[in-house]
Amino acid sequence: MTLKEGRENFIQAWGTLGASWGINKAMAQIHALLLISSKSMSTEEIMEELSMSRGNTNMNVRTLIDWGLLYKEHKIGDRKEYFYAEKDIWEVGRRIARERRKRELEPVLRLLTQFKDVKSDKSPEAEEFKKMTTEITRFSQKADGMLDKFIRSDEHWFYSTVVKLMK
Amino acid sequence: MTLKEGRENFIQAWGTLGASWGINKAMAQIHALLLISSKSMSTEEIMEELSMSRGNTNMNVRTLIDWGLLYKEHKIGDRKEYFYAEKDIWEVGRRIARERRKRELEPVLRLLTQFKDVKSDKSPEAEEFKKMTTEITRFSQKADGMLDKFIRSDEHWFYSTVVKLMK
DNA sequence: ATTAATTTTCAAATATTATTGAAAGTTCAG
DNA sequence: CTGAACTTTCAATAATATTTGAAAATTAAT
Repeated sequence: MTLKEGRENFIQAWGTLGASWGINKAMAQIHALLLISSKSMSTEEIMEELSMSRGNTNMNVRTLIDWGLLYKEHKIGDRKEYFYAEKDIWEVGRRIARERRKRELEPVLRLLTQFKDVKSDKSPEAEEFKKMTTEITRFSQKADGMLDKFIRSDEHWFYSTVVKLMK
Repeated sequence: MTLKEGRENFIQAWGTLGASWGINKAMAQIHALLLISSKSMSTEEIMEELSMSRGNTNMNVRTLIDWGLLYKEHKIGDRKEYFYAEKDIWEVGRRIARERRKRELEPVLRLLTQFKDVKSDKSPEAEEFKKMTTEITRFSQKADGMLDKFIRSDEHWFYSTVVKLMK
């Protein structure tokens, strides 16, 4: 496989995989492109490279910046904005984890607290409801705590922990 | 909040949240309904309860069975199939993790191995490509190992580990 | 201030994914 | 066997999400 093929495969595949990760294709492709780019790129260049519209490029670059996955750069004597990716893959992992936690876990926890004041009338359905919502709460809190730990961790912690766990 | 409201909120919200978890709304709602049901239910009853078509109900019940989240039951003197949910929430978590690993992590790992034989020509782009794909591989393998450990774990392991980690 | 370069917005168009419902297929009691 | 009960399939439809592109807004050099 040549470098050119490799780069194209990587960007294309990252786009597809991103979709199964709840990140849309355009966003994942822009991210992939900048991850493997050695220089920062302008909107124009990204549009060109990925055959993507200006609006789509702009919107997804903004989202990637919000997620902390891209940074802006201003070149002197040039009005255009340039973008480059966060290259520390552990940092990338943490930032994606943080966004997913926000989208996937926080709403569950918020939802579950509402059910604490549902009174059980001792019917099997009521008992089942109380039992299940309580257990899901317990589980979600543990998962949330673990994710939070990961989000706050550094690479060294992660490595040493994972190595220990996987024994 | 009454029991009835609680159940409806739970099913409705689980459907919405499921979507952000890569599980479609119908599938998540059927799962929610059976999680908080004290008895097994037929396709008819599920359709009725969730105002959902027969085809949709059937298809998603099958998928839930494939995932190991629902079981079949046959009642004597009744030709219909009845379904009930896996109620152990840790088991549910593990089974969802297993499916997500299959969909989200395995393809990444398969993809990344392809890039090992891309030759670097010492250009900055080639170096960046090699470096990034190598690091993503390392990260993904760690994440995969960790997920695998969780999938094979029991609740006790999970608890004691999480408690330790979160100190 | 003017204006050209650049970025952002957003309604319309496209593409993707989920759902329906009726027809086809299967199963099993009589 | 037969046919009624039940399950599965799948083409058509509906719902959702993404993408486009041109107009509006913003920015900064002169």
